[in-house]
Amino acid sequence: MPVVRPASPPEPLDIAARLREAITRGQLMPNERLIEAELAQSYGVNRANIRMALAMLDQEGLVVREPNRGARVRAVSEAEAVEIAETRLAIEGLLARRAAERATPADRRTLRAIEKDMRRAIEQSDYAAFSRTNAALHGEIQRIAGNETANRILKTLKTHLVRLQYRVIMLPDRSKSSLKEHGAIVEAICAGDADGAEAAMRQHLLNFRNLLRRSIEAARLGGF
Amino acid sequence: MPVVRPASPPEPLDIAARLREAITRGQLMPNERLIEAELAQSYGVNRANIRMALAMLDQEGLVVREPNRGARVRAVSEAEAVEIAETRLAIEGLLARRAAERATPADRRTLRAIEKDMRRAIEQSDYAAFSRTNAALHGEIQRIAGNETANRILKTLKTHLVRLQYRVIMLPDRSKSSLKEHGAIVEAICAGDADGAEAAMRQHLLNFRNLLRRSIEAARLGGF
DNA sequence: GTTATCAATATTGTCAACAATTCAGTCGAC
DNA sequence: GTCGACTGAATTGTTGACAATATTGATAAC
Repeated sequence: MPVVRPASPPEPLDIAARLREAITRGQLMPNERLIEAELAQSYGVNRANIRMALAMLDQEGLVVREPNRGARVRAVSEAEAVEIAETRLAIEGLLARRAAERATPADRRTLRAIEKDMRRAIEQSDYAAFSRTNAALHGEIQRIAGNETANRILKTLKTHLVRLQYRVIMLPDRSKSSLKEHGAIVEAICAGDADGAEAAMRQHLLNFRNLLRRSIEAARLGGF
Repeated sequence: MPVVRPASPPEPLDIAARLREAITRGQLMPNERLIEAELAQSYGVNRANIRMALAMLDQEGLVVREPNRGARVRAVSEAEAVEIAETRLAIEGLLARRAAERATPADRRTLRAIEKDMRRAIEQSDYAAFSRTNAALHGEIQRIAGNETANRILKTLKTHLVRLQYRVIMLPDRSKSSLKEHGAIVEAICAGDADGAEAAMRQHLLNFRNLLRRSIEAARLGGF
């Protein structure tokens, strides 16, 4: 018998994760009904599995379930999006602080390297690379901070934001000021300046929140 | 047909909530196995319900489930308890800030009234009342801040902490310094001082975290 | 035309039986 | 005695059938 399990079966693969991805990707739209039998068939699993997955996503806040009336993709209101962005700000501020306190020399080198990649991506107007390096930088800070609890929460918050984020990223010149903000964060963390790191991260995410708010305004006025 | 539903049936009553309470109350101990059939019987529901509830609590982080090996009550390590306390600090800091920005005159009166009750409880050494007013104060700040997202997260964080909290509360003279800290928070919020409110809340919860850490140390040295 | 009533359908909730897996202990070989 | 294979029990995972509830559409009454 093999010591290593036979390459985790592709079938069940955690249905909740697959549904989560479908929702964040927009394949399942807000308020769309999630019919157990349908999902069971299209994912090739039993209804009981779908049921459990929906219960988990409900707990996570991605879907809402009403007794005897089934589940829908939860629509995040505009006000709620701002709430989420603010909560994220608070948590990532903490993580930046901790990262500044804990970063090793190797960690600092990594951060600087990512920042460099980010600068190159922007110079070349490579938005995909920018997005990637952006995620890498925040991820590295999370890793350095080493607060698993906060990381888990942050992950679900980001999941909720993804559906709206594209608006902000696409704003002109956002990436350039974003680079400056990221630079300040990296600088403070590498200098071991906890207060500065938290402040810089807050400023960065505060800008994000304000842009989000404004783009929501714009969309509303634009008759979206 | 009645417009109001016929007084929600006491039977299902959301099994997840009942399990959650049993865990926080310590009726279900850390690492204890949660056997579906047993739970189904003792709660008088079907195994499918238990299964869904366990999936939700898993998502919430209160239990861990391993494939084919069932679920157990998740044991929070000491390091993790400190992590949780820090994350809580970050979020409640945000809430205090928001509360300072949003509090109406009526809100301020309410906060001051709760603080007064708290002072009386301490003067009379009524620990139960102190605990109650303590929860009321934090709850009122949450309500005023009006960030549902953060509130939800905070609630689950507190759920995790409850199992350890008693150690800190029982420390001598903790309630007196706690009263001072709460006073500073209320003062800042009522003055509309956002920075001050956040700082005061942080200081309060930082003290809590440090006491938690110390009591954990003590327990370990004491051969617990 | 609008509303109320009812049947038909779609969907969720419940349940029990069965299959698959893990776990505990026994037995035998060495 | 120790290790390993084996058997039986305990437990989780899966499945299908059925009951309960909600939704839809049609029909009738006004």
